[in-house]
Amino acid sequence: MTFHLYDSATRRVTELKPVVPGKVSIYHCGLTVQAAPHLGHIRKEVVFDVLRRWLTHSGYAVTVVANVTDIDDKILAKSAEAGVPWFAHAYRFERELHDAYAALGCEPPTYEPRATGHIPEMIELVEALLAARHAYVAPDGSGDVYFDVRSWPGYGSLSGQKVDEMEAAADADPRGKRDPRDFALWKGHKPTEPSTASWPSPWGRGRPGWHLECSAMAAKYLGDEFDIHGGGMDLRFPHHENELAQSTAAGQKFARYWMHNAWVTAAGEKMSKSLGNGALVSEVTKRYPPRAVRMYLLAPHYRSAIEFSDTSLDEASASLARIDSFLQRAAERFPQTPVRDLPGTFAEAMDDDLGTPAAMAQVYAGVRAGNQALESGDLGAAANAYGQVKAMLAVLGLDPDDPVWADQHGDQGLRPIVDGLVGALLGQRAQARARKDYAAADAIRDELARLGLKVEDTPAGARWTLAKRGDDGR
RNA sequence: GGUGGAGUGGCCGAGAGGCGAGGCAACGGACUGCAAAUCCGUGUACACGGGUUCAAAUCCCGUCUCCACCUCCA
Repeated sequence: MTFHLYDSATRRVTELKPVVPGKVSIYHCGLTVQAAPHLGHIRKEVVFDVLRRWLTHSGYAVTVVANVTDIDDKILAKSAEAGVPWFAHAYRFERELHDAYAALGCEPPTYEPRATGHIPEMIELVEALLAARHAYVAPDGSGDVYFDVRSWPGYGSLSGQKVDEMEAAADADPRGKRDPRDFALWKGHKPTEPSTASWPSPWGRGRPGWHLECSAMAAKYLGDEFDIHGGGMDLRFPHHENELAQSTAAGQKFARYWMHNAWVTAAGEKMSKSLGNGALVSEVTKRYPPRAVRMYLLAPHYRSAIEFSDTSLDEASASLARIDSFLQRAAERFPQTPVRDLPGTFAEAMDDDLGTPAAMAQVYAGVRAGNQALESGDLGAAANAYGQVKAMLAVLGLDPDDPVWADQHGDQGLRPIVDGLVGALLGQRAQARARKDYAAADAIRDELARLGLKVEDTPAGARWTLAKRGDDGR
């Protein structure tokens, strides 16, 4: 089976047929770096990280572009509020975004272009649209340039809407628009905005409109036609509709497939900056191990909304603990990880529109089989299960040995020291147990538990682990 | 007004005409000094009302509730 994906343009699960055989090009809209990323933002990164991992595993050479929108209305407004230059504001949150990627085990995109670094490309695109008569310079002297929605018959095709049935923004300022649904390609500079936030253009100083940025950058890095365009569900309209209109009206073929992930909700409502109900990645990862957060984001299908709650995070942590407990038992038995192929059922699940829930079920099946084999002493079967589980976790970015998690244990050097100290205590406990002084033995175990260490007795002796929730020593 | 999505067992969450995905929790059993971990076992769920069918959570009709987009939003 080959990879199939739900294309939100045709609303059907279709087979991926890349423009260039063997290669897959993906563009997904990055963030407007106006505030710290919350779980909703990072869900998209995690989803596309898994997509990239899966396609790479499937043998494709994958190129991923995710832009950074570092100039827009909100950035200007918020930076003015904070009393810092807009670019300082943008850089600050771009850095936070990168921290969030890293924290959740996402590999960085192949290219991560900033909007402000591609002004010439954007101007060229506007000129092409003006020449094709799909855009016009506002007659009000503002220096704005608008896309003429009515000049492009395909407008609305992506989101299945008709121009005449759309609700025209009632309270919006029509400015120099011919139709209220026309959108800005270029925004003329306003005297109230800092002069550094404008660039020279044939229509006077100004800055690019949001939609234009993505069209220009996608074409620059991926060409006139590429494979998958992704983003959050809420970007479908107007952002992606507008991108599609601009690029195709300028003569490009643009994206073959559109993939949109659903949002993270809080108390049933979409998490968003404007509602102020966002759980920041930086905060959640202080309270829960980042792998558990990633697990929580991958357990449901990417097109389903997921509810944020401590209960959900607790459950994800508990599920992960089950997997990790197997990995630890297996690692004690097999110092070298056996290399095994992925189970066919896992590959089928992933090929079916990135079916991570069914894929996870295969991980658990592997864990159960492995535990059974370890119980019964069937080392061949145990090695198989162990190798397969490791391979599956690698694709999902959940393998604890994945290099992406490596820099999250800055205290790794302390490990042998702690191990020695705890080992000494466990030695005392073993002696107490040997002379059946269980009160003394339990006192040692309780004391370690109080410090956040869990002690388990195995046939090979006692072993200790960090208690699962939150405190992983970071 | 237009467009799209959702309502599943105690909780989370898949599936999309016929064998009860999976996880968490709970209960019983095995193992353990006691635990923990692990294994084994235990559930007759699909918003409501009709209909189609040998068979419906899944298809059709109607109803209710919720969410999203049409303004910046992953």
